[in-house]
Amino acid sequence: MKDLLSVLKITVPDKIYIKDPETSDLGKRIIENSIILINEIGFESFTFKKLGTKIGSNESSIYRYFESKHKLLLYLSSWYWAWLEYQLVIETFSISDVNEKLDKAISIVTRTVEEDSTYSHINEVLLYKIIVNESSKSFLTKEVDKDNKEGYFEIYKRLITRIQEMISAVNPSFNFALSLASTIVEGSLHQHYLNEHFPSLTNCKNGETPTNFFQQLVFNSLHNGK
Amino acid sequence: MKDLLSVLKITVPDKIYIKDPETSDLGKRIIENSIILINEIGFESFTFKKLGTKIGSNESSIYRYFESKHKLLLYLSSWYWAWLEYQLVIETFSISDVNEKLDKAISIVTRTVEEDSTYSHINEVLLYKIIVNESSKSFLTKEVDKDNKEGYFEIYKRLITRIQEMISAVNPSFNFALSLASTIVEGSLHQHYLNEHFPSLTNCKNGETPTNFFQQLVFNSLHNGK
DNA sequence: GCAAATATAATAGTATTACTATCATAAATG
DNA sequence: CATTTATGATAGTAATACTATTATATTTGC
Repeated sequence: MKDLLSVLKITVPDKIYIKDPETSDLGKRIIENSIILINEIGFESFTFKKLGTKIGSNESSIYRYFESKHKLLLYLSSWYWAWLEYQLVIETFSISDVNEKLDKAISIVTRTVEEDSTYSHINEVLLYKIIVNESSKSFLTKEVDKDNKEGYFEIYKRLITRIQEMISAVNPSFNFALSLASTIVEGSLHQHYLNEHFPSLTNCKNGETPTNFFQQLVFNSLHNGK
Repeated sequence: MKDLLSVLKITVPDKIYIKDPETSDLGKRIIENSIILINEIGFESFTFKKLGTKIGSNESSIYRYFESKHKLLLYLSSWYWAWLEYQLVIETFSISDVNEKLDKAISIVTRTVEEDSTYSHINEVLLYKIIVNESSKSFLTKEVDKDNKEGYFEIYKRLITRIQEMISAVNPSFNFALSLASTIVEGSLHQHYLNEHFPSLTNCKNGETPTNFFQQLVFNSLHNGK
């Protein structure tokens, strides 16, 4: 799987950037170090000026890649969801049993990212932390409908749809497959967040994980009366 | 219930504000109109200067009530959760059957706020919209652990705990009561958000509500095998 | 190998933000 | 009616989130 990723390229909607950061050394340094810097100081305090200083480049050069830090966050989010979708597809592809397939899917989308692939300039462990802490800010804005029309959330939506299809395959008469899929994805990020900052609000600690929680929740729900 | 609310006062942690906005006319206008303005332009674009203009007062006067707009958001969030907790307690108090009690609790915390009480300067319908669209920003910050230590999320945590207790009363051996409680509360906000901005990611539309979804999810989960 | 195109860097400038500080005035209270 | 307290007006600051312009490298196409 990892080998495959080093050959394939994660693709994000190209309207998100002005110039594709994958096409240059500076672009890659922008992505690599923005992930590090956002983790360090948080998205609110993050600026292109600070990033420029960190990578020994100029603010104005970064603006040639992304028109705003919001677009950069959209880029990072899309990249993460594309990376996750890739894993979902590869790891569930050959599973024919629908229950087993969904079980695996839940484990993929709810697991903590703890290993950096080292095949690219992107540190997935740090990126995952940004997704947990900051990704809601990519859509909780007044411009969300405009951004959505521009297609900036396509990959995320496709991921949710894939999970919904797997849910419906297990129980075609379950009438909340989409809501359940979106709850698994956002809910697991939230449980990871709670584990870190509000441990009194989650059972996902001491060996219990969001994966256990959502697998139990989903299968009890789908294999039950109504 | 409404009558009771007009006598009781919703209390938020007093370290959130510099001066209690409930104690003056200006304070009430700050709260009333901040809710309106944040809805209009979003929390990112909202400033004390704009609010001052709107209420015919001065930026510097508003700073005498709240040290930052973040504190104001914490105030509004706490107020909402206190208001919701109040309803939860009142409306479930006299229900002795644990299943019925939990069922009612879920319906209270997941329902859309559609009616303004008109008993105060706070428009609950608009405030609810802020909670759906902006409340995550009250904790998704680098200062969350500090804010948490200061007690700014006490009411929210108490609400989750109350729901957790009701879940455990239905099924004491269920090992994810806290995670389920936090998933119901945040998850229902998210489903309301999706309904408005990403209808392709939720089944909560055309008569189906987050209430139906979570009631089904919870009871299937609690009345099942494991 | 050189001209032209392209990418990056440097600098400056702007309106706005998120405040703090100071002083003046109005309203409430004892 | 004197004094405290609340509010308003004005000014100032460092930083933000950009845009614009010009200069200098670097790459590429012929």
